[in-house]
Amino acid sequence: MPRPNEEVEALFQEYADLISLTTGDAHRARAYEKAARSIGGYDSDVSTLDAKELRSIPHVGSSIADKITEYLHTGRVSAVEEARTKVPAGVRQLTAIPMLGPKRAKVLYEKLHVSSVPELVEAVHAGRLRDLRGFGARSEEKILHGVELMQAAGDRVLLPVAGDLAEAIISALSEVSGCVRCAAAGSLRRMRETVGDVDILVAARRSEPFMAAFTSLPQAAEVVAEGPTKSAIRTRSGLRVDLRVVHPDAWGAALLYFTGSKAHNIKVRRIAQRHGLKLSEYGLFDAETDRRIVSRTEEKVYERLGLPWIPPPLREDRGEIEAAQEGTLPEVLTRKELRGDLHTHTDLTDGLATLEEMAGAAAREQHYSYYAVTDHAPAMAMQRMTDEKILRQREQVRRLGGSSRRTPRLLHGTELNIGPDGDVDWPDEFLAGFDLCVASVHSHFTQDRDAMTRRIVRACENPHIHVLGHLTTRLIGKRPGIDADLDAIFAACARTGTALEVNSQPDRLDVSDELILRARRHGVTFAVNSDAHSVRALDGIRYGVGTAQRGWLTADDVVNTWTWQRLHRFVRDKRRRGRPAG
DNA sequence: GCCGTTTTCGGCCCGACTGTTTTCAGTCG
Repeated sequence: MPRPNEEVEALFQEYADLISLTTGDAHRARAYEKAARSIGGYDSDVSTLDAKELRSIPHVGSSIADKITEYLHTGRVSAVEEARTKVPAGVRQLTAIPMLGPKRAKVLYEKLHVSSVPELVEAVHAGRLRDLRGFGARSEEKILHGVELMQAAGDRVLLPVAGDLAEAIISALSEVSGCVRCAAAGSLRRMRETVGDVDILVAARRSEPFMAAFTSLPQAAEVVAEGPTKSAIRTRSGLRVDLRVVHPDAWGAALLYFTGSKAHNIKVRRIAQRHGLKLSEYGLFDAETDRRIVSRTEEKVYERLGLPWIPPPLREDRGEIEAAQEGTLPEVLTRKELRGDLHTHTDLTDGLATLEEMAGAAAREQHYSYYAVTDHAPAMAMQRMTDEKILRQREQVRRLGGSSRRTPRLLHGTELNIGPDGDVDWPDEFLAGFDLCVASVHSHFTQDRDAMTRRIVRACENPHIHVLGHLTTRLIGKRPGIDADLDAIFAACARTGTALEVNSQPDRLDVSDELILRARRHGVTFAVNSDAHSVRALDGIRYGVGTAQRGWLTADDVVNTWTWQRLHRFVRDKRRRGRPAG
């Protein structure tokens, strides 16, 4: 179940969209958006707060506080319900298409009565957009391409959406009496960047109570299938959840089977065959006698096949079985091995929390021994950064860093913007004052391949840039990555000693697992960062860890698992190297 | 609708790009 904060966040975000689509009052819409974000990132559970405490949340005043109270009491907000009657849900979906904002979506709805994505596609094909003011041939093209992108992501959802849902269902099913074990399997367990459906596995002697509990979950908008060992529901948002209940003795084999991937399973089963065995979700059997040999744990099943246990993120048939047989399976990075986070924001720019709050949580909740604050630099004009502001923050960082044993060692950094020609926000002498710099692309996404490659390679060659942030700038399901010669960039990273970021934001996961695998071959080092804009988002680093695991990274590959001394050497060496001639 | 004050109403992130227009509105980060 999502936290009430997240429900309220989604509700106000929806309301903001509805305001834009109806009244067009951008400031009022913005007020709700700000409140939504602020509530979503707020530490305390809103359902535990009284009216006065609600109003102390930034960007929440009396009107919004009242709406939160109304929602917590009745499960609805009348103002939102009323707005919904004015605009079909499909119109709001139109704004998810890149280049289509509320204004143009409103025009499409009012002039052409287009109220869903399929209707829009139909209208484009029928040439009905042509006579519309503000729409031309390029718009038609862009709309169709945007829809294609959305459909390519399909009905798959981002990791936290699937993960939160799975967590809620697991916690509900674990309460059912007779539950021996309960866990998520499938692509969620493998930490794929998007999840098509959620697979839940239960070990118990009797399945009926679990099926009953499952199909009557509050999340179940529709029961797709219901049987003695297997049931499926669909949530209100259309996500499918499958439940399998197996006997506790078969837990390991079932978990292996339902975790997949299919390709991995096929290969494992073939190995079983060669051993005169037969592997199914019920266990590993003697092919002749059908006698069950092992099935209780995944470790036992793998072991009987002559393999070590293989971490789920590796199970994609990308060489992990061969590596397991040869004993060269990597010791993949774990969350515990991270000693720090090297890319985070505060409310000095677009973060939600103060430096003290972020640093405190980094120590208390994440147990980091070092922590870099890297707010945006002046080229991101919207953040209004100035030399004075960043220098004042540096003093604050210095003060705080030495204030208590409970704060991690604080690094004063910045996230620079890589301009179209590879320049960054500040000159060398100013950059030299930072402990660490991340640099990322934030605009000019459509430069041609050569220019884009030169631009980023140039950034790598900057002696003050230590981490290359979210390299491709893709947004999953929304924006494709940049076009560049990535191998040339990876080679530049390796040559110049620039760490390649694995950005943990769930809609970025940038670079992706595939790109990590490619970059590794160039001898690149990595940094797994949260890019957190709130205290809660610090924990999102686990999605980056999952991505790193899928990319076969070990702790040694990742600079922020290194000791402070080694990380410090890494930063210093990059600066010493300077700009290579030529 | 919130916020901060110039304390009760005016401003609200700013700049660039894009496709459309013929001087600019809409969208994005």
